[in-house]
Amino acid sequence: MGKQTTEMLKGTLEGVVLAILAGRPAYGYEITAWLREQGFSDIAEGTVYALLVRLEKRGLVDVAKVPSEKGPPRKVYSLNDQGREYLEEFWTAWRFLSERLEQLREGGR
Amino acid sequence: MGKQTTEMLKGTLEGVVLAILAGRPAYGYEITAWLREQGFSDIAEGTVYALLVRLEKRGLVDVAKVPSEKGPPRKVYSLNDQGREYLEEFWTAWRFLSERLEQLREGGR
DNA sequence: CCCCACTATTCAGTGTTACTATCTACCGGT
DNA sequence: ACCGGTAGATAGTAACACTGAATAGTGGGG
Repeated sequence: MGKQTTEMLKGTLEGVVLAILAGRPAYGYEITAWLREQGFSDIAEGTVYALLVRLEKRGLVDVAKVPSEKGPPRKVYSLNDQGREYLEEFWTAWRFLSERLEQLREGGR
Repeated sequence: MGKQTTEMLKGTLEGVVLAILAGRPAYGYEITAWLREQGFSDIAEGTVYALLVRLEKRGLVDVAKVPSEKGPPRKVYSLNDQGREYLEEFWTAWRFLSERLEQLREGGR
């Protein structure tokens, strides 16, 4: 996927996952699979799990252990109020950065 | 400026600086000042210098030492061909990420 | 029955990046 | 002589995504 994308994901992948969870609860494996479908081809297996653990530690998500028909139990994450608030801040920061970059792309030629 | 923006800058600040240099040659102090005007309020003094050194090491920019009337000589950086190529890749990666996030923002409600 | 494939999570170690804090250096004005 | 503004360098720290491997449960094929 390229080093550029990898570095860009720092800080944004977190927002991406929060945005997914804002739509519906999900578990790690599911999120990873979905990201890959969306074109984040090289998202490493372990990356999403580590991210989810961080989110949980910061109290932005709630967790429920759900037994699965295939394989070990799933840890289903859902966004709580604090997480929703944090997601709003993320969108604000994203909009800011996005606007500056858009300006630069236009002005640069 | 908030932790979110700080983390987002990892990977994008490099592109921002390259985009600036695509418009005109510039030196570190100038770039830092410009970024602050644009609202990147908390860009640390040393950050841009470290970034420019990295860009130089990777051969994406050319450097010219120019004496200044006030203070020590300036190191004026300009984008070379390799840098322009790298900037294009940056825009591609940015567009990709930007589209995914836009989708998520709309679909998320 | 055993191995394999698929599902699902965890973890130690690494590299990159931006921030903090501090230091050097040059000039002009008071 | 001192200080504020200009200009750059650097050592140490924290955060984050990746690598690679391990663990664990289920079901199907040989």
